[in-house]
Amino acid sequence: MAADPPRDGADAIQDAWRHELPGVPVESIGVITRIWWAAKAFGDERRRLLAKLGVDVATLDLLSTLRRSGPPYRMSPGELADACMVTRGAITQRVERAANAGLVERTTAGSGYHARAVTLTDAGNALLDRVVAGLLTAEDRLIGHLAPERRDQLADLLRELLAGLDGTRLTGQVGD
Amino acid sequence: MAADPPRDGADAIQDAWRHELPGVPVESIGVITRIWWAAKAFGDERRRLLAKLGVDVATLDLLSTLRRSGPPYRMSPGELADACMVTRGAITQRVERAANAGLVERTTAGSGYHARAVTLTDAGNALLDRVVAGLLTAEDRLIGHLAPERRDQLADLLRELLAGLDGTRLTGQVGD
DNA sequence: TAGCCTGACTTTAGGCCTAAACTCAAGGAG
DNA sequence: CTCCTTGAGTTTAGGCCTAAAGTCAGGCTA
Repeated sequence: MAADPPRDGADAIQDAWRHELPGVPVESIGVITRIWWAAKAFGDERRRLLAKLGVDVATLDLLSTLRRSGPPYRMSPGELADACMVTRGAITQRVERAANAGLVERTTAGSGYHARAVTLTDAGNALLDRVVAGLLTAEDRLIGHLAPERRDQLADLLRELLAGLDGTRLTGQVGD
Repeated sequence: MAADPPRDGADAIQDAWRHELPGVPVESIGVITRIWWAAKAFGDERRRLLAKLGVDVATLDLLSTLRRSGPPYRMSPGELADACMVTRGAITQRVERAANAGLVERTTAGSGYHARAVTLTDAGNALLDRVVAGLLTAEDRLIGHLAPERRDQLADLLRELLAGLDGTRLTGQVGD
């Protein structure tokens, strides 16, 4: 029905390796390289937009995660690490920066050396209100050229991809 | 026809923001967040695999790009920056590291302060031969749970997404 | 041919991350 | 009650990147 789509850089890379390494499966390039490129494009765009607004992507990720957890907007560093998918060490550093900026508070809940909870402050919440709507609007425009139906197809396929990936990743972590 | 797919974390995030920020378009989350997660999963996996083989992702990207350019495996720093989609400064650093490891050579072609060309050495080529096949095989396994037909659909949608993104990004860069 | 201009590369400062070592606190074994 | 193990958080070393400032070489103008 639809004509063949015009070839792009990923097709060229796939062909190049198919030629250089006969017998090696190169089909994953069509998916993985394109996902990588798209993630980079979205990430670069988000970084530029947020830089203008005076936030960085990592801090916004931290604040958003707290906000989405609902009142009282409080999580432990470990929960944050899982939700943000970065190491605990990275969370320590993110919290340090955000706390210096007054966007979160650490509570050492009890006997006190390690933080037990990180709480969003009013300033943190205000920053989210100021920034998130604009960000989502900009990103909506960024993928606006995809027809809604195509967007849904893409979202469904990505959901399926990620669902399968989880299992693979866990196996890899355990067994390797 | 198909049953509704099971909901995942991205669906939850989308609902949370739809509730917190009524009127703001949240549909992009279904695409962008999932792409981000997938890219992170693939990237982490690739980093772990390559670490075992004694290379880093950035160096492999540099060497692969040179290799794919075909004999004599030589490109200028500017061409490399475009192809690898990183800044020129990053290329300078990548080349520095790779040159120290004997994987590439800089040629200052003529009067000599700036490098004019970066050439893959035999050692660089050998490293690629040693590593790339294994990497592609591992990544093929990583997305192996997607039926070939679904994989093709996904690749096509991503190609369409990227084709549209290019234009948007350029506009943004120029006008802003 | 002297001087500038522009484009291309490099350097520097700073940000964020991972991995691994380190520090505690709490709970169980003896 | 003491030791030890374990889990959670922090620190440190090192890697890679961007953005912006710095450095050249060659071409253009007069």
